[in-house]
Amino acid sequence: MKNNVISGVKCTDCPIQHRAVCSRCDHAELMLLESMKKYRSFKAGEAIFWRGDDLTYVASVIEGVATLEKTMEDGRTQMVGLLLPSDFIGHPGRTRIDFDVTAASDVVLCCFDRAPFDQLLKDVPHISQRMIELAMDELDAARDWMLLLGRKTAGEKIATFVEMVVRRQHFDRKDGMRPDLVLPLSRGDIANYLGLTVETVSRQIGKLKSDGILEFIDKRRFRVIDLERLQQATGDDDDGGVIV
Amino acid sequence: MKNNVISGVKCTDCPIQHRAVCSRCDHAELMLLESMKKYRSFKAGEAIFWRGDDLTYVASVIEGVATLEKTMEDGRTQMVGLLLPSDFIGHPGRTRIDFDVTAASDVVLCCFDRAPFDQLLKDVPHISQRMIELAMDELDAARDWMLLLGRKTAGEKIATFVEMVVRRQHFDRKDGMRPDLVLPLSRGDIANYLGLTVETVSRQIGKLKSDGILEFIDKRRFRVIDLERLQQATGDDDDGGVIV
DNA sequence: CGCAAGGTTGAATGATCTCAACGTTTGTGG
DNA sequence: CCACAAACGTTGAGATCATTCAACCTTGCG
Repeated sequence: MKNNVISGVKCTDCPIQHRAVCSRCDHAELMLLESMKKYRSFKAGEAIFWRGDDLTYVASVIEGVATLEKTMEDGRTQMVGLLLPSDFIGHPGRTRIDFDVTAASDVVLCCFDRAPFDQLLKDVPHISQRMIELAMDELDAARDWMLLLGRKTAGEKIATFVEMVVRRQHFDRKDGMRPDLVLPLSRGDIANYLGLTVETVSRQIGKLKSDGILEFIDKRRFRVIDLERLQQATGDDDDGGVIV
Repeated sequence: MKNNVISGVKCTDCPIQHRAVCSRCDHAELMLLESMKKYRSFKAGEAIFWRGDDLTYVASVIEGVATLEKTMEDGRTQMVGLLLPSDFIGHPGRTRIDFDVTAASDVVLCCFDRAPFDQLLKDVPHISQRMIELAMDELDAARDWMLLLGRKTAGEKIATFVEMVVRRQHFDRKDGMRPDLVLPLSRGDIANYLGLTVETVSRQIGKLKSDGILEFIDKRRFRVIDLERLQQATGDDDDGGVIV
């Protein structure tokens, strides 16, 4: 059954409560949201929205990874957004979008019909405030991404991507453990993310391996052997000002 | 006198009233803004904010062109924002930014101190609503820009940039006249915008000239000879669905 | 088993960059 | 008003990095 729709899930149990668009809401507001929301599930590879579709709903990512992709007439594509749990899908005040939204892994979304959600943005300051913050965060990410696309070498792009994966997966763990990490995207999707070809992605990942910076269990699962050299390879000035 | 500060300007005479962050405001709200705002002027080339600076105020561009630029340790730079009149400078909810803001031409800003402005975002829904729209517009622009940086050829990048200049300047005229157009940026800034070098920009502009698509009066002023071929050269599917 | 999809590797090509020289415009002070 | 410097822009030749095209390997699945 495709696009399984579920309603009645409790907001108080929600794993993304503290970061999503609803994170500033009080109990009464959460009750309201709870009555409006519907969960939808997508299998890896399924389309969530097609470019030009009517945006009938907006959503928060609960679980999984979704991508935003732009396509040119001749088929060239560029990923322009990578949505992880707590990220927001949709475009308040607009009914269409100009990119495809796809489930890169199995995905669960918390959805709101668009028109009522636009009304919420007007009526509930806690939601519009948080919406502004989320939009600003995404703008910041987009700007880092532009620097990467415009000025970084293939090697720096790959290192930047891997370092981001390391940071986000490490961040999510509270137990201090360092389990094997997982690339959330296929080689093709990584190429798409970084403005490269699959072949170049493959070669550059190979280089991180042969340089002794990463170690791979299989195509997706890996460990970081030398975090410092990985960070150096990104070309960023990460630890600017950090005194150890 | 640098950073000339003026206050007491009337909002009702404001040329960007209908597009800026205040565009939804009613009369009473505009009166409030009028009492809070200060105009600041910057000469071409002057810094508006340095990366890492305390963001003491936010602002709308009244006149001129400002750029946002990211810089890497080794000096590589990438423009990540181009602000024209009515665009917003600042980062609600954050006190620092990670890029330089520079006046690319002489610029006039309508400024609000940051803390009181953050309060306005909480208290005045007309402002927070418009802020969301502006942020979403900028996200859309950022995504088009990512496609350009990641996948377009040098020739397509230049054509896309010129076509945007044509569209925005034409859009501003109501009299239907087609005066000479002006590149709002130097070759260096264009290179920075497009993720290219100055040399490549120069060669590709030369190509548009020798292909008979553009005609130059001087380095900055030009006319479009063949708009259709210019649009084709962008690689975009602009006129998708337009039936003439 | 055999095929399809995803991933790797190699060799050749080509677009863009780099470096260097030269031309042009702008603004400044004599 | 001219001379000059500095900033900006153009052009050429060669180097380089990523792409392209092609072959091959690996994995998962009917």
